[in-house]
Amino acid sequence: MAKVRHSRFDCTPGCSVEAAIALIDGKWKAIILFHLQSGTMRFNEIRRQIENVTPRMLTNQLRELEEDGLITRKIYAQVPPKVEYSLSELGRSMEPILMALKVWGDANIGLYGKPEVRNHGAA
Amino acid sequence: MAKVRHSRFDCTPGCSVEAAIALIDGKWKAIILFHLQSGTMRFNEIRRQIENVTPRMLTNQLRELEEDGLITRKIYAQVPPKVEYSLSELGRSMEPILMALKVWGDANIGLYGKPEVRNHGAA
DNA sequence: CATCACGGTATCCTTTTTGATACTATAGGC
DNA sequence: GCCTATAGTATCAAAAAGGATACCGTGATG
Repeated sequence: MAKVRHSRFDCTPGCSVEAAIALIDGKWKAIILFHLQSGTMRFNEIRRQIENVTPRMLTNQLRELEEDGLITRKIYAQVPPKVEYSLSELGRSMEPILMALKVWGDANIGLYGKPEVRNHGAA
Repeated sequence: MAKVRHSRFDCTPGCSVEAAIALIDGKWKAIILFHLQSGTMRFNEIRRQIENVTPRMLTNQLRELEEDGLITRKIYAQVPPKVEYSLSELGRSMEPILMALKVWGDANIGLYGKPEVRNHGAA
């Protein structure tokens, strides 16, 4: 993630794959991006959508996404504060990824987590 | 990852997205899957492809992928040992995701890591 | 008998990541 | 003057994840 987690950008083939996940890697990033696909959202609005994300983590993830250029933060000089988050051009370009993830998830997660194919004994 | 990292399978919309990344989240998982797309590979073969992955981590990631049903491990009763890893049906079904990641990565990572759009000052 | 290859393990330690909780500023409303 | 809402911060602590290093069994080879 914005840090160093996946940092092999020195690229054996497959590197670009890593580079890409590096950006959506973080406990809440992908969902944040996913939700922002439906439009601009305010901080607490996102918070309510995701629920059980602490403000600390939400801020943290949003800032990293912003640093990575995937989202845009628009601050209104008001009180109480108003801050809007939206996907940047680059963020919007990740749609295929988010879609692929969603499609796969919808198709393979049996609503209980973990993909289906677990009929081979191991817990 | 095979653990608990992304565990919100109780699903607000977007959950399936999380569920999906949960499986490829892990420092080496996506690249492993990516490499396995070109066919069966032995342990040290993968190790050589990825390089600078320690055997500990490689084993670890492979086991988690196996637990999640994405890859298959075939052990030959020989000495020296021979173990082959390959994508399972489920693993193969992730191709669109890996592809989307790769395409995006190839298009947006300027070979130095980090997507392009960083002309706004921050390092 | 010593060495090599293969596919790992075992241990220990550091770094990252996440969580819990409490707290802040400020304008407007009552 | 007090309370409310928004968008955060600050601090501390716990838990994961990852890295470094050394070691294992064994059959074939020299």
